[in-house]
Amino acid sequence: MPDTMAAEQDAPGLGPTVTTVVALFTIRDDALHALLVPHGDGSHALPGGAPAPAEGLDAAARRVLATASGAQHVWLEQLYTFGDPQRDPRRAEVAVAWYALVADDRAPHVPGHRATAASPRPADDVAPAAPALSARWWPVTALPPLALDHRRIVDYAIQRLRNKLEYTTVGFQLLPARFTLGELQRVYEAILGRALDKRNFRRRVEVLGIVRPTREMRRTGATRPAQLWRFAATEAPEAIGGPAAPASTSTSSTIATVTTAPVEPLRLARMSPSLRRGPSRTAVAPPDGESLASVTSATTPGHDRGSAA
Amino acid sequence: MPDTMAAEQDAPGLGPTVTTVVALFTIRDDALHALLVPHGDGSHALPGGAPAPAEGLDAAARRVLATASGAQHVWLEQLYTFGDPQRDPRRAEVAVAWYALVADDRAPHVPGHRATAASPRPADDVAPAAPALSARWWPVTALPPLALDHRRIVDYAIQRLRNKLEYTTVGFQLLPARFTLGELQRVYEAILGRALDKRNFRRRVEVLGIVRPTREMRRTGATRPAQLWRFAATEAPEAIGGPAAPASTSTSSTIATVTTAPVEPLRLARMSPSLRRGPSRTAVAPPDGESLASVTSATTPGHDRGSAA
DNA sequence: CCAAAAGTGTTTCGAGTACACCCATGC
DNA sequence: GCATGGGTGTACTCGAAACACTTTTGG
Repeated sequence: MPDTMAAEQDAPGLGPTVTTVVALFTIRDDALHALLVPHGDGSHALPGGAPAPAEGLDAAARRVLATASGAQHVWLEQLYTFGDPQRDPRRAEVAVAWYALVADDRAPHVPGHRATAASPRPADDVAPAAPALSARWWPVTALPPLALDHRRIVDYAIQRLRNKLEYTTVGFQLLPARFTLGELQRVYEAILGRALDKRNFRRRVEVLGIVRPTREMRRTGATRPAQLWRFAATEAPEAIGGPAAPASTSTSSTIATVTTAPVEPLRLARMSPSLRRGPSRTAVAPPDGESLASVTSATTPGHDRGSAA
Repeated sequence: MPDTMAAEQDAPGLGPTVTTVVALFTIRDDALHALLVPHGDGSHALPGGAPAPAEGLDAAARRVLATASGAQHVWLEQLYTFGDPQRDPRRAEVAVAWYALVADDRAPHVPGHRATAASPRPADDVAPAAPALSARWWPVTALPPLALDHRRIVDYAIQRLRNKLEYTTVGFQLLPARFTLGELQRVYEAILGRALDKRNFRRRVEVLGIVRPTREMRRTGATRPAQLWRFAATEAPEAIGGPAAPASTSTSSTIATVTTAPVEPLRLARMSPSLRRGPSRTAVAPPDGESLASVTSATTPGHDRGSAA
């Protein structure tokens, strides 16, 4: 048994099955929502499916998403692989979990908000082929019971998203091409779950140059019209500087990929009114909930930044 | 095909195989080393193997490590799951990659340093059962050709380790229970690949209280004896405060787990002599090499911090 | 006495954060 | 005219970073 143990032993058939599960998020009504599909009994589940033969894991994730939501341009990142033998009572299954972000306006097939059965609304918002059937947005603050370990996956995805938001520009993936600074700030607030100082937020965003003003204005209701901005990096999809990713991308680029260029990350450590106000010195309790990552030999997911040198 | 698409479709047999691959690191001679096993032709590979039936992925990783290196107390974290259909020419295989850290003195079965065939040294350093055969430490700055996509995995692991080092206390996993501040600093320098300011480093470490002095001193050669310290969190393996991890840990805790308590993370953003000295204002080029994480729809690994709420 | 690592404080600079008022619009 | 969100500047605090010399030991 303990023998030539080279890279990957030749264990013939009968290993665990591989699945792909995706937690897709969007912002609706200034709140973070996740996409769920009904699942057998009363419960719900994340969209998922087994990768087709010769299909990359990421391609599988994209396909699953496109089928369930119609979403085309999604930002997608691998989250964690769950392989606890008990996670599925029926079969041994390894779930490669991903999380994804879409601007609300880019997920065509998904019907209205939280309304459960009250709004039949058969009107197709958009046209692209094969609309999904039952996928729906659920506010992450009021999720229904989820199948298997999906609750855990969603929670972990949210936490990751929250962290990533602070040193990355992923946040922009949740917005349409043009947006107001108010909208941008509300995205951040919705995900981080705390209020941010308007002036500090705007200053930072502008100073970092990750956002460019357009000539357009948006006027909504009874308030002063707002300047429209766009994400600075969403312009030159080619000729990106910076450290290119190594060969890896799946062959079949089934779906166009939202590209973002190297920009300053945002890094809004904490920027809220009077949070954290401990004793003068060390050992102040952790500002938020998590943040500490009390490392207990990370069998529990616990990742960090990356970019692949 | 696009149908009830609930969580995990019932696709019967014949999916990709699942393997576990582990990049184990240690510090030797003030340099980062990775553990490799010979692989068929001239090349080498990361230790790996298929998870046994009903064995969790983490348990599999631990078993693989124990077999290859004899290491018992390893810090282990999942890295990324590689599922590119072409990554293995022979079969479709999904590799769940982990990375791990050991103090040099805790990996018994591994013989001397880089010396390839020059040092037979049959002396068993320690005793525990079933010594591995051919695993060896290789300095990461001079790795031999690696099989499959293992080079990529190692590179990504190093990058992750580097990032994690800056907001976490993983670094201590690479040291024995007692160490001098000089040793600690050299671990950081070896991984980050840059010099750190001695006074700043020491002050931070002490102020954060993540390290406690012992009464012992270490005297080595012709220099002033150094105070020995220990990692503050390695004391109370029970009764850990902080946000506990959710149910997840594999059933069979085959091997004891190095526990670390919630301490301040370290966070030594950058602390080297005259690096980064751009024009007065914004848009200074990124300090290091990577850091930017130019997000190209992260099909490429690109994770972030976490801890599972 | 020389080489080698251990040990020790102060100053500077900038990012992070707190904080309050006027402006443009629709009703 | 009033309610609603858009828009703007300054001062304080604290952590990050730069920087050089003395001490203890073995040979």
